[in-house]
Amino acid sequence: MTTTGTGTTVGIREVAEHSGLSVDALRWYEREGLLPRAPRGPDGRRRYPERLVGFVRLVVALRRTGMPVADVREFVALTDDGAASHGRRMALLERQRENILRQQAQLADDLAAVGHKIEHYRELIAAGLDCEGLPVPPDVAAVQCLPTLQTERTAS
Amino acid sequence: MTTTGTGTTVGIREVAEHSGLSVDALRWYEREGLLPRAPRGPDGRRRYPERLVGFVRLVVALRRTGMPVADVREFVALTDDGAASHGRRMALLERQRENILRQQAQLADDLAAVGHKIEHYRELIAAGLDCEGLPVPPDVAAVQCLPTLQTERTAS
DNA sequence: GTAGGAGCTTGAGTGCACTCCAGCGCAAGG
DNA sequence: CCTTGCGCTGGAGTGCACTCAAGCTCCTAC
Repeated sequence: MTTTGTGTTVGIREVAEHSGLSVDALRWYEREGLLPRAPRGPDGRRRYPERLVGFVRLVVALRRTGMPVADVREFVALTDDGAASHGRRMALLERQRENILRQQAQLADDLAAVGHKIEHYRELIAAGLDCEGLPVPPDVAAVQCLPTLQTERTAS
Repeated sequence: MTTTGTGTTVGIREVAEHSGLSVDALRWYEREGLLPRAPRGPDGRRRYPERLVGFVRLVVALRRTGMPVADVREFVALTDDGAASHGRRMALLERQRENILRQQAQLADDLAAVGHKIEHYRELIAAGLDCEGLPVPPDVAAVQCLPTLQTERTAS
């Protein structure tokens, strides 16, 4: 992090660490228009002002929630139009917000499905039954809870 | 759907429709060991018994929540060991459950980030300001809320 | 002054998870 | 008998989103 005349800026490495993107990915995002061109220092290196770092965070949130690269590109392109595109940018974000809500619902469903299955196994083990409802022989039951048996299947 | 001697079975198409996977994907899953081999009818076609359809649903939930193909394969391989692997299967599912919980937290964060940005735009528009806090000229403001301006940039 | 380290650009390569296709079989309908 | 439709297998192809590599420039520190 460096503070010079125009304000506080950070280098690409720091942005990478804070955003969860790799350095390569950050450069690739910029090339592909998923991020505006970062201003360069006198040595030609990217210096990210705070504004841009915040923007990176937003873009990461959008990508992580499944917005396709093309849509992010569109969103970024709109920032070139300044205030005139605020409405359209907001619309894009609102669409994505709907997506996220859908994902949340889906995730909750999937969590429930997995949870039920876990519960199912727990009951079977507790009751000493196999999947067909037949009793499990004691030697098998003894082995039932051992983790990671190293998938070594009767090595000679 | 067909009901014959051993119970109710469905064809691959129906399974695809109910699971959200494509027919091709279902076949690919089976080939790759993400699903147990489906029993075939007398004509050599896959007939999915109810048990298997339920299993497909579980696998879809696992994949959709980001479990890598390799882990699903492992999970499916464990089913070959019958009741003896119940504990290990449960452990895999529990690990995935933790993942899902993390994703839910992440998703909530991302939703908040997007939501805040939307709110930010809403405020700017309402106040008639641009991103720098300067007032927006009326001609720009008039255009601010038009959706999808067809990205036609001063076509001659 | 030179060795090391970070970053730059451009372009090629990679991994995952399917998707598509050719060439075939089978069964029903006309 | 022939077509239509669905499904089968094995293998090749695809799309997305990076990731990696080569060859370069800077700066810093010894």
